[in-house]
Amino acid sequence: MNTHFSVATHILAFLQLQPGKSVSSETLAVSINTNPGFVRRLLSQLRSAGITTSTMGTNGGTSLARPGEDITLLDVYKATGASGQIFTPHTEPNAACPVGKNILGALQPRFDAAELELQDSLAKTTIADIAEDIRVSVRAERAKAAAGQA
Amino acid sequence: MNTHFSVATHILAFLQLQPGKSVSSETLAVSINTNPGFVRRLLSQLRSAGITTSTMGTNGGTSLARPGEDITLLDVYKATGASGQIFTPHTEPNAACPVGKNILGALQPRFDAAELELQDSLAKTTIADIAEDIRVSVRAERAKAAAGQA
DNA sequence: CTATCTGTTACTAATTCAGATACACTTCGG
DNA sequence: CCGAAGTGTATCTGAATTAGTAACAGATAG
Repeated sequence: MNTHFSVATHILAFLQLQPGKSVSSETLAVSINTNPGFVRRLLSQLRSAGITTSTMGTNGGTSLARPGEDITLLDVYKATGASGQIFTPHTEPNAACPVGKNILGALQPRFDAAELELQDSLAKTTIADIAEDIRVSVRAERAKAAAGQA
Repeated sequence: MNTHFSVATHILAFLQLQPGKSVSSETLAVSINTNPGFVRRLLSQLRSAGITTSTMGTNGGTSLARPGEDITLLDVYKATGASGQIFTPHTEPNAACPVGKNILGALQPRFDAAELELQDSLAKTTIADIAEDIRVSVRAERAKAAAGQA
C-alpha cells in the first residue's frame, strides 16, 4: 500500500488539533515533510468523501467537515481508495488447469473476510482518539523537559 | 502487496491436490501462468518456512512438508514476508511539529491491531480447505457439462 | 487589482514487481 | 560414467507505481 492512508490520518489529526481553523496545504506539507501538491491531491479525496471542507482564495484552506469523534480510521481508509486492495491476486492463472481456473474463486472470499476484520478494527479508532494520543505525548514530553530543568 | 501470497497459495493448493507427488517448478509455472524462476523464488521462501520440501535432480520437485490441514493461510502469509507491511507509514514527518513527531507513535498500535485481526481471519482457513473448494468447483463443472450433454 | 490560496494536470526520478535468462550443483537412469 | 532433468540462486530488463516538482487557471479577501 502507498502512504496515502498514513498521510491522510496525519492531515486529519493536524486539523483536529487546530479546531475551527482553516489550514493551508503549505502548512500541512511542512508538518508531513512533503510538498503541497501531494497534500492537495489527498485533500481532494478527503473532500470528495465528505470528511473535510476547503475554502479557496486568500486565507483559504481546509478544515474538518464534522467532529473528529465522528471520523473513524475506516472512513479515512476508504476515502484514500485503499479498500479491497490489500491482497493482490495473481491476474492470469491458467484456466486450462483445474487449480488455475478455480483458485481465485476459492481465495477471494477468504481475502474479503480478512479485510473485513481489518476494517472492523480500523472502525474502532477515531481521529479524535489519535489527536488525543498526540496531546498526551506532547504533555509527557513537556513534563519530562520541566523535570529535567528543575 | 505483491502477488506472492496469492501465488504461494496457488502452489500449495496444487500440491495438496497431488498428494505424495513431487511437482516440478515448470509444472507449477504452467498452472500459474508464470515462469519457473519466479516459482522457484517463492518455493525458496516456503521451504525456509518449513511448509514444503524439495528434492533436487532428475524426478526432483516439491511437495508439502506436512498435511494441508496443518497449513493455514496465515502460515503462508508469514512465509511470503508480507507480515507487518500492510500499512505503509509515511517515513519522515517533521519532528519539529508536535503532530509530525507523534503521529506515527499514535498510528502504529492501531495498524498493528488491525493487522492482527486480519491474521486471525487468515488463520481460520487451511490449504486443505482451499483445495476442497477447488474440488467442489471442479465437480460442479463436470456435473453441469454432463447435464448439458444428456 | 493584486496577493494568496485551491484544484487539477503533466512531467520526472526512484523504487518495486515480475518476466527472462543463465549457470552451478544434484540426482536418476542407462 | 555420462547425459538428461531437476533445483537454487543471481542478474538483468521492462512495466507499473509512487511521490516529488512545477505550472497554471480559478476563487477570494482586502
